[in-house]
Amino acid sequence: MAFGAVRIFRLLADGRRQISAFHLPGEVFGFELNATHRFFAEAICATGLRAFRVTADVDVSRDLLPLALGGLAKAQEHLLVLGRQSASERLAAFLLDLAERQGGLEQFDLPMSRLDIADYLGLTIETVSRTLTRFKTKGVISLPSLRRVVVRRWGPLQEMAE
Amino acid sequence: MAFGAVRIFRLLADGRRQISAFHLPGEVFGFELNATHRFFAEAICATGLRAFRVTADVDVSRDLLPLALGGLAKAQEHLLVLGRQSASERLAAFLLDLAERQGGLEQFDLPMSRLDIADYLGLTIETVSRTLTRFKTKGVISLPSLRRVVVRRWGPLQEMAE
DNA sequence: CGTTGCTTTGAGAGCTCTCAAAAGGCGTGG
DNA sequence: CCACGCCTTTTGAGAGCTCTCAAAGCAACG
Repeated sequence: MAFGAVRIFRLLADGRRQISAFHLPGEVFGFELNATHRFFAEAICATGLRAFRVTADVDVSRDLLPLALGGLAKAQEHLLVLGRQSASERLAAFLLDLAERQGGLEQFDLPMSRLDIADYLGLTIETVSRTLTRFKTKGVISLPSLRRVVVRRWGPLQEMAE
Repeated sequence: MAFGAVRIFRLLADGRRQISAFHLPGEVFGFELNATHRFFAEAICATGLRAFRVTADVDVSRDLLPLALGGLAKAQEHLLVLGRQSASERLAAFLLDLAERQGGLEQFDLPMSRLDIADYLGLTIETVSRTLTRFKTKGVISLPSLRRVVVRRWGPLQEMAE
């Protein structure tokens, strides 16, 4: 991806949504897509993509398999988060992940809405909002704008994420 | 796998466990294993395995990639369960999955303990037990023994699983 | 400056968890 | 064959965390 952000998600019949992954600029993806089961990919905001075709130029074992295995590892990591961590732990892990993927700086973008975050972390939008407010109150982060995060203290964040 | 059952799981520092997959007889697996992050595979009971080596005989794009992608699809399916479904929905989906993988008969084995089920579904052992009891009380299933399930009424089970 | 949609905050309910004890299964040994 | 002990499972009671419903606050936009 060149710029923007993409979400990969599934829906239940009643509309409940689970986002299984976000993809940021510089990342290659597409394996998550499975035609058979209400899987979707959507751009979150203005986004530029490059598509690749599987041709003789693509070495499956060298290029595609590592990508698929990486996606599998991330999905399993996320299973641990959804199955066994509290709201604070989920948010902390999420912020650390985003920070790392954007270069590890103390300030970074939050390209997705609160609802997207909630649907990624298996929470409600209200719980996401309340938890971010608690982080802010504790001085762990600050939010210069709705879509921008500054990490004030990495230690507590890393401890919470386990 | 020839017989038995295997669980794939991850641990948090404080001992919380998340099982990401069970593997039953007849299934090929191994891609879940990732050396870098406290990943484990364990036999649940007496189990027979066959190991394959990646040699010239194995066509990566024909054999390995579909397997990895299948694992990814299952993991993402499971993310939806852990992120967005209630205890009853999780148990119902779990029982239906087990039934299907054992031939779709109305009677099938439960090769894993209640604790394993809980750690797979992101619940506690007590909640798993209570939910199974409720299914039994409603006449949806019966449990001739601890490790054996009979589905009495498929309809309610499928509705609960969505 | 009003409208519209997203986010935050508040109050209370509900589902699952925690802690605890009873019940049930299963193998060992008498 | 029965008694005992250990481990798993079930059941009970209460607490806690997250959810639901509701309203207020904010920001972007015409």
